[in-house]
Amino acid sequence: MEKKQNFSRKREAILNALRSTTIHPTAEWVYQKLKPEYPDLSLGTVYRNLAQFKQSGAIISVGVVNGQERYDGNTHPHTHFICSGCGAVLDVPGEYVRENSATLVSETYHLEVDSCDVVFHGLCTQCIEKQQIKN
Amino acid sequence: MEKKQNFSRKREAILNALRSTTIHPTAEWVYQKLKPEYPDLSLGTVYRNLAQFKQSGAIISVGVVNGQERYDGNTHPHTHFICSGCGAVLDVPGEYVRENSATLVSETYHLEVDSCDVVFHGLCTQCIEKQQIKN
DNA sequence: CTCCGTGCAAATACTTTGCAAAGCG
DNA sequence: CGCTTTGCAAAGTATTTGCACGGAG
Repeated sequence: MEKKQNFSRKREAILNALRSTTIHPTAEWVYQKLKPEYPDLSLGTVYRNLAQFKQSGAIISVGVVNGQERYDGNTHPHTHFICSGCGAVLDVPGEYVRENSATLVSETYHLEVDSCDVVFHGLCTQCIEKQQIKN
Repeated sequence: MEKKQNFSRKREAILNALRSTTIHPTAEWVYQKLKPEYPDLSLGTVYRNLAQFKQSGAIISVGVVNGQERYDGNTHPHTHFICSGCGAVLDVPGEYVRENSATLVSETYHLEVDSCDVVFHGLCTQCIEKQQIKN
């Protein structure tokens, strides 16, 4: 039996905020973004709804970058790039994993593999420039 | 100019603890592990040294699992599996990324790609069994 | 004597939670 | 009216930091 969920303007706004950007925001970012339009929004609510969305699969988590969890409204499997300079998280189009990797790992090691994430680390374009100026 | 670093029994013990296990420990685990032999060890010291090792490249971070950072004394690039049931982090032998991915991404998107991590998510053998018992 | 390393405790930073009030159906 | 959602503030958890002391050369 599924838990009934009431309609909620704020919850919808949180989900929309996530789906309308590609910066893979933090909870704080969502909060700041919506605060003007919803002055009585509280950070706790943002966290609560993000956790709920994550569990229901409506959004995914990219992981923790510099101590803050980054969320992604794009649930289609895709690759990320994380800038070690500024902490930016970018989408990287393309397929980089060999085919059947999940199946192979699953069968070889007796694991249930649900997903496979590829993350590139390095410096984004802007941080490369900043570094060149410094030197 | 390199910073001089004094020898330190505790620092060495922390590094050894990391290198002598494949469980990809948390700071707390290292602390608990060494506490019996170094009764006056403090958690702050563990954190300080782990941060230092990480920066110097002596160890790497696997990322944050269930709110705690996981460290790895094996700095050779390799693939990980993270169990969503118990939070275990396992090494997965094998190469799963297509060749030249880093170069391709770097050149296509004007990024400096330093590394590429592959992480499988799912249930480990034990958690699969636990789940079957439950059902 | 001069640094580096450390214990300890306080401070941070992010996230979660309890509770009473407000909202939806 | 019953159950969900929220604001608010307090609590919780992991990590970082300031400071004074201890040790090695």
